[in-house]
Amino acid sequence: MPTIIDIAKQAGVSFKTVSRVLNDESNVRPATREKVLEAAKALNYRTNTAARNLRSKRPKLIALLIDNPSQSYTQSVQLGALLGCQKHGLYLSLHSQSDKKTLTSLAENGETIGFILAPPMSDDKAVLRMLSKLGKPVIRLGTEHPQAVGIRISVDDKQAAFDITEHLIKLGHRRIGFIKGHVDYDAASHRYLGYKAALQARDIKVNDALVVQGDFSYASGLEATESLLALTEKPTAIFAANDEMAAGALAAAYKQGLRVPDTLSIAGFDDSPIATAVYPQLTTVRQSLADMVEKAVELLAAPQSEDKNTKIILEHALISRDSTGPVL
Amino acid sequence: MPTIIDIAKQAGVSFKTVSRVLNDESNVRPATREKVLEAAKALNYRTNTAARNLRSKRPKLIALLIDNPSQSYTQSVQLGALLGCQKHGLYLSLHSQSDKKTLTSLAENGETIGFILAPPMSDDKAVLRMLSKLGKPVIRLGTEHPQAVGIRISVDDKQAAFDITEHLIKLGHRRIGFIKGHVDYDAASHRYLGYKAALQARDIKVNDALVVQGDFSYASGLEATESLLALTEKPTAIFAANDEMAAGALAAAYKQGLRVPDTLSIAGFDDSPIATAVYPQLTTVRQSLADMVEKAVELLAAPQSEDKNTKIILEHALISRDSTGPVL
DNA sequence: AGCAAAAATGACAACGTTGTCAAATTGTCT
DNA sequence: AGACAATTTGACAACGTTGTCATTTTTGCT
Repeated sequence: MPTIIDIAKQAGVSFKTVSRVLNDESNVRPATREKVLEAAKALNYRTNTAARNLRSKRPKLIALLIDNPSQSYTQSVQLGALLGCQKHGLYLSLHSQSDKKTLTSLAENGETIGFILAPPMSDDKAVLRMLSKLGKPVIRLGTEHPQAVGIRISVDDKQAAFDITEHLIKLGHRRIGFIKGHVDYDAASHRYLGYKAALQARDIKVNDALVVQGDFSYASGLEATESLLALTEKPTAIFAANDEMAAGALAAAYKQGLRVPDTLSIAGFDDSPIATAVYPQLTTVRQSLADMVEKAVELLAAPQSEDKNTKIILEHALISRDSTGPVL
Repeated sequence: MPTIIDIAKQAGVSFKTVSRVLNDESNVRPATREKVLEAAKALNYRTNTAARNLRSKRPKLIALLIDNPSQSYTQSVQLGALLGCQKHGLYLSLHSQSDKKTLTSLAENGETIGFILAPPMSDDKAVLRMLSKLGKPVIRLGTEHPQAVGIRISVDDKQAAFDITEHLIKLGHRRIGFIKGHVDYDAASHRYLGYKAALQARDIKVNDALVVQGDFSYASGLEATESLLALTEKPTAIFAANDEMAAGALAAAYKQGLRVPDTLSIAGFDDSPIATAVYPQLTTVRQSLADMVEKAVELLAAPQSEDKNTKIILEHALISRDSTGPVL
């Protein structure tokens, strides 16, 4: 394994200068920086995080705030956070409580770099108000709603919902039910907007009777679907704003003896573990919370530049599985 | 944060001796060891893993072999492994392929401490045979079946299945269906044994018609339940050998318009995320794969003693939720 | 008791990085 | 061109631990 000393030799500078370049410190001439980066690349240098952590007094702790540990996405968020921390040699502290005392002590503890908020905390006004006073960087996951503090990282929920609705339309569906997500989630309303936009783009009238309020839980998906299937003009497809509700929809369909996707197509959102645990496996949109949180850790790990309130949009992907099919 | 130097002062020895004690090296007099440990405890000493990793040439990599990334327990296994590695300052490498080339290069790479096998790889004869030749420690999760290599870590599957069956019997159930797990899993047969034992303990005849083969998937649980509900003498309760099959059973029950737990009780096994994502939430047995894998990492992190082929049994817990109730 | 061998302990370097501060170089102004 | 400030670079210590090897203490034996 090459060290900064090896790079220094190769680049013809002192190893301290190499350190400066690698840490993006100021006061390095562009030409020198260039030389060093080149040498580092040539030698395939990887920072020795043990040595760095030993010597540096920089804080090493990231606080992940996640308040709904029962939702299935939380595990992948934790996994992504941990993976990111391992990569950057940082430590993770997990919190489901977000009272003032906890947050303040976390912020005042010199070890803490910053906070990452998983939905729905990403839009929790009370939490955000507290954090804004604490002065540490905040990253909000899965929301696009601007607030006083925080960098937002999300997919384009509206576009993703548009894509999946369009997928259903292309399969020939015209009566497409929609199960809305929990009102507290900013993303939920964007998904609804995307659903509406896709219908309108194909000149299909948005029928309010086909839109039911859910709350992102399996139970609410089941109930919502029951009410949709009680209509005289039943939908031929249902798009649930997350996978758990889609799983609930699946159960409701079975309860009525409907075959999926033969008589009813069902689509979800998230590509959470439940999407593949269920039969038939769900057509859904992959939004990788794990990727978002890894990105968030990366941002906190790097010396923060001036992006105090920016927005980062990650890619999403339509995952077509077996729960959707053409209208018969 | 106290260092080994602080401990040394307090204990009146050199800091090198402290290092020796903390690393369980030989050639330390019991009296000295005692003094040092006492001082360490008094000062609440925690090893600085950065310093340790920097200096020591010990390998730091643990290979986790996990071949079924779609099953819902895999995420918690990964999470537990990562958490354990973070605690001990180790690195994790994840593998779903287990061909000879991969394993050999992993073992010959001086960085690798050892291997952890998640089920069903824990009993994969081909993999075990390869690993036995490579000489690195192996830990097998979720199995009790002795093989040529490997420390086993599991819960007492038979006892756990006994407990949950007994729970159903106490609720008044006499016709209890059982959905068997995948034949490749050693734990599956133990669970079946526990089910039978509980019935026999209460003098209930084991009725083979009530036992259906599944394969741990949602789909197999659904099908198995359909066949059970087609019997003239329907069961009043169904015990599925894992939560995913129990979720499938739930769907099958809904399909027939049965209310859970009013007309049919359903129990699972694992307490995986799906157990609480589903409605009603599943009565199940908590076997924490995450705990097992953490324990496994701990074993690999500590200087291996002579326990080349031992068995470690962790606690399980009956989690009573809403999917089981008294016979009406 | 005296001696050699074995066991226990200690002194000190080393790991690869960042922090501190001094030295060298460059830029700016008269 | 010279003086002075600002910028860039470098020398070296330090972080907390383990590795190596020398030194001291204990043990076992005659």
